[in-house]
Amino acid sequence: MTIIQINDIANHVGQEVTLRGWLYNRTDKGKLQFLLVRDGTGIVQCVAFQKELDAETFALVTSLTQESSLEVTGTVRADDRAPGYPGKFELSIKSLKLYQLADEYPIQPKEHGVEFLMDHRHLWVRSLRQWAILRVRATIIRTIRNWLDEHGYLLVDTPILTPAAGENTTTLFAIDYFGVPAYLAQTGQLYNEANMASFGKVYCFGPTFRAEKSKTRRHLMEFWMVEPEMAFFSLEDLMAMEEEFVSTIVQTVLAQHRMELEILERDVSRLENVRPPFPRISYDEAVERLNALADTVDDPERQAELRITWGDDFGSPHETAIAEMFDKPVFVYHYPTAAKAFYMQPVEGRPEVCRSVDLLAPEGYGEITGGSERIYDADLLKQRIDEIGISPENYAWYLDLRRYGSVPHAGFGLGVERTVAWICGLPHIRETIPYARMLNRLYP
RNA sequence: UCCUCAGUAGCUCAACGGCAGAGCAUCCGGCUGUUAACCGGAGGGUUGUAGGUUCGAAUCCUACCUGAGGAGCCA
Repeated sequence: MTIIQINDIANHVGQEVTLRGWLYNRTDKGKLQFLLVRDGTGIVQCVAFQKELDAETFALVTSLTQESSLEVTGTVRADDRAPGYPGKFELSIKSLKLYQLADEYPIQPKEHGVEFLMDHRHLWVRSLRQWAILRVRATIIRTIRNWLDEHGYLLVDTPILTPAAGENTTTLFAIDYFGVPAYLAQTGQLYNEANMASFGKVYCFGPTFRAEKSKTRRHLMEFWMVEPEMAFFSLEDLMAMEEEFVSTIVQTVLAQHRMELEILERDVSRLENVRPPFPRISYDEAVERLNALADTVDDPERQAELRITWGDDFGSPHETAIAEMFDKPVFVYHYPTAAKAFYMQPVEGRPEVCRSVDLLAPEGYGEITGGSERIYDADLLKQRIDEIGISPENYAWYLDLRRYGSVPHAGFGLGVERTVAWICGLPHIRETIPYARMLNRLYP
């Protein structure tokens, strides 16, 4: 008995093999039964003819319910009519072993509502589209780690349980740490800066938590973020690195997941030209472009959406409008200092803007990275902490970093789920993570 | 938190002031190439909750609950 995986079926034509998996769907044609069997690596059609099987086996085949777990043995043959992934191969059933006859399965191969599917997420992950998305997600994560590891970045983990370290505790999940208030990390960046001074180029990669009451297609309460932090990096170095990094992620998915992108009906032509260099515009220029665009719009509502006064941070409509001006991800740099985090380095001679850069994905997928040069002068950092009114005692260790061999440095964070949504062309971020944690959802 | 929309069979929806309906799923029967198969039959309902208007409410009104889309905030 040769047990094979469906993604390897092309190498077994003419052989008798065994597949183990689950029944994805069954088409009952009377004396002819078509079983779509999935095993995690693909989906293959298995065919049962009544006259080729003993009565008991054929009766078992006709009794199979959707998602029943089974082991099927038969001969592999090529047939262009055979559906499945990779498809065009099928198995002529000789024998069948049933592990468990599934109860009536709630998810049918047809349209369902969002709430129903999310309530059944533990089963929904078996569905074809979800299978494709989560496989792409795994490759995106693997590529992130591989690229960084191969380019001299060291993985240095940062804590998830953190003391009162955030600028704004209302966006943090508070927990009880043996009677002391603690918070789930919303970034590893401050620790990254400490680690950077030990290893030069570091990154952390893990889940982060934001208690923002955001209810949009781009937000999760728990999401995965990779945050590289590099010593002696300027903003220009950062952008050059980011465009290589992001391009590699996109091109690797294109090279390895044509099948999945086809399942997702992704227009890959929008991804193929994601290669360096990416366009770069300043915040000043972005504001000008947005207002110029607003001038050309007749609809007053749309015009108000686009209109922006210098100093305001971009809203979703602004980000989307800017991204639509380019066919690649676009860097927007030198944001107003007041709109950004306290640790960002002011531009020399123009302190009202800072050395920050966001990368906006095309097609309305929004900000996928955000980063900056960090302030490395101790006095300036202390001054900024005082200005925004956070307690300096919580940042004593962070200020220490500016006292012992401080260097110019820069870093950014990339949101994994937004990247998955963009590359897969998904309308909503909830499908990009196995078990989404959202404003009103903690189950399953 | 705000704005808009929605909640009817297990699922997806129709009925929009006058008998609660269809497709899929389930069960029974038929069919040797189906691609969410098809054909015939059967079972399946406290119309989100509470109140109100009316001879009569799934339908109109009020409040609440739940969800979706958008805004703000962000990755």
